Amino acid sequence: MKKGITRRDEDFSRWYTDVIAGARLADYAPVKGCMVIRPNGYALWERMQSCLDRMFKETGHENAYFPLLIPESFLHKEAEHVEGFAPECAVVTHGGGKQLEERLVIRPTSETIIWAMYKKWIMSYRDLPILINQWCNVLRWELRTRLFLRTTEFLWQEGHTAHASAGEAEEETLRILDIYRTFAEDYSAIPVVPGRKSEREKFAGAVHTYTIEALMQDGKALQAGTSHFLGQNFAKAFDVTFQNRQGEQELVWATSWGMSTRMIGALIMTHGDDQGLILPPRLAPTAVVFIPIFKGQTGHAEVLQYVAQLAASLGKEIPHRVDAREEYTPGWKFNEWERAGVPIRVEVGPRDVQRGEAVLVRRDTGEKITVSEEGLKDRVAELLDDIQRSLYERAGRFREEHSHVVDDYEVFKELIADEGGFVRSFWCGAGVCEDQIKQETMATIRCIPLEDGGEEGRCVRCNKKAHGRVYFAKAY
RNA sequence: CGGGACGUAGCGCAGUCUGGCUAGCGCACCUGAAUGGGGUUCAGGGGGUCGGUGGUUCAAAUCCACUCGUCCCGACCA
Repeated sequence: MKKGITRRDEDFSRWYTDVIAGARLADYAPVKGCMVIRPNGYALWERMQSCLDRMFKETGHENAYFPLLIPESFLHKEAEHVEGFAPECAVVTHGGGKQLEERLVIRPTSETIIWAMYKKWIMSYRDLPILINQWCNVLRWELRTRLFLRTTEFLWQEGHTAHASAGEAEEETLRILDIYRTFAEDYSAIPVVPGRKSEREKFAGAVHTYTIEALMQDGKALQAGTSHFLGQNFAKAFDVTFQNRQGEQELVWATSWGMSTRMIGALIMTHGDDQGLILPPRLAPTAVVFIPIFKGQTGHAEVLQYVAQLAASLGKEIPHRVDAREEYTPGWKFNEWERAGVPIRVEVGPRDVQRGEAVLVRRDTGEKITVSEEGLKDRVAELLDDIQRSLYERAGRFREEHSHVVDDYEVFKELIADEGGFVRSFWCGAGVCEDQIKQETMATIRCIPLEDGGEEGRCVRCNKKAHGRVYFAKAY
């Protein structure tokens, strides 16, 4: 009966790519590691964009656009940054048929070019803060790629802010982290752990990095968004100073933060089931699809007209569409829209026309609900809320069931090796321990949670004194 | 970049070991008809430089060499 999508318990990786193909979100491009984001995938990205964009603007940020090409020398100005990014940069060596005098890097991220510009724009404390975001593509030459999760080129937003004090910049970093958390939990219905990255895992060039970490259905963690406190690193590298109220020159404080199309991967792996994609209603480009059902030619027009009437009654706030294609049978369409993750399907046949009803079907549970024409809009709105909430709760339960508090290293190793998930253990804070744990178990520190409970204990590996538990997991 | 697998129609594969008729199957696609509340059925049809190059041979999808590419598993990463 079911074809096309590999079951999750059979092969999770294949399931993931099958879901993407089945929902027509993306396809492989001719260049290795690159993908084409197809209309269904792009519509989803646009929903994410508009939602995040609104939140950025509500907190005072403005959009701008910086160029794709960066002089190679810029990248070399910040030591840690270049070390982190140089290996994965694509470099343009020729233009106009000639070798370039200075090679140009295709941006892997835009800190360097942005700070080169900020130097020109910042003179005094009156020029601060600068709160700029840009929506763009970036390129990172990854060895191992996967659709949405890690592609050579990807779309994202990157925010870059400049501040007069460390405190203000730090505050900004956390404000954005909270926007990411809100976006993940309230819109994407993905529960996340907000926290700080370890020294080893932080962004190259940051003083420290905050992250939101989600748990996927295969027990692996996914970093879903990061917000960096850059200190004065880039101000130093690009010599960006401002005159303060006292007339003294000071280095500017910086933040940067980003969320990418990887979030689509997170959505797929958090909510999807063996039938395919499941979209949270608040992000679904189409929240409701109407499928007219015909019985021969008689009553054809009546069904169509009734469906149009029902669809119109939903109004503009609920994105919906009518699939009146004649060439496909209802069952075929049910399946197609299911794979595409549309939260609610409305089946409308001659029987419903007669009774003044419609049949609603929830994507998340498959439950069928008969409603009257008058009650449709309210019921749909209510159902969408309910689906949104129940997806979040379901994901939350999964995370709880796959999170373990562990103090014994043998248990730690077994858990990571067998069922995966989050393992919450004490860690002494030493990079050596972190590295060894990674080598021995493949697990990394996903984050040091913002809410650590203040517990005192002993490092799960070296037994030295440790403060607060951290989250370990195998990760994407 | 290391280990493994694989390139035959849009997709998934058989055929390759043991060279030999017109290169085949499923899905998808096209035409027609009947269907239509969970992937509808029947009939007919189109589509291939067998990844590429070179070699062996009367004869190559099949054997040999080289080459390009993809996927999976590891080290690196949003």
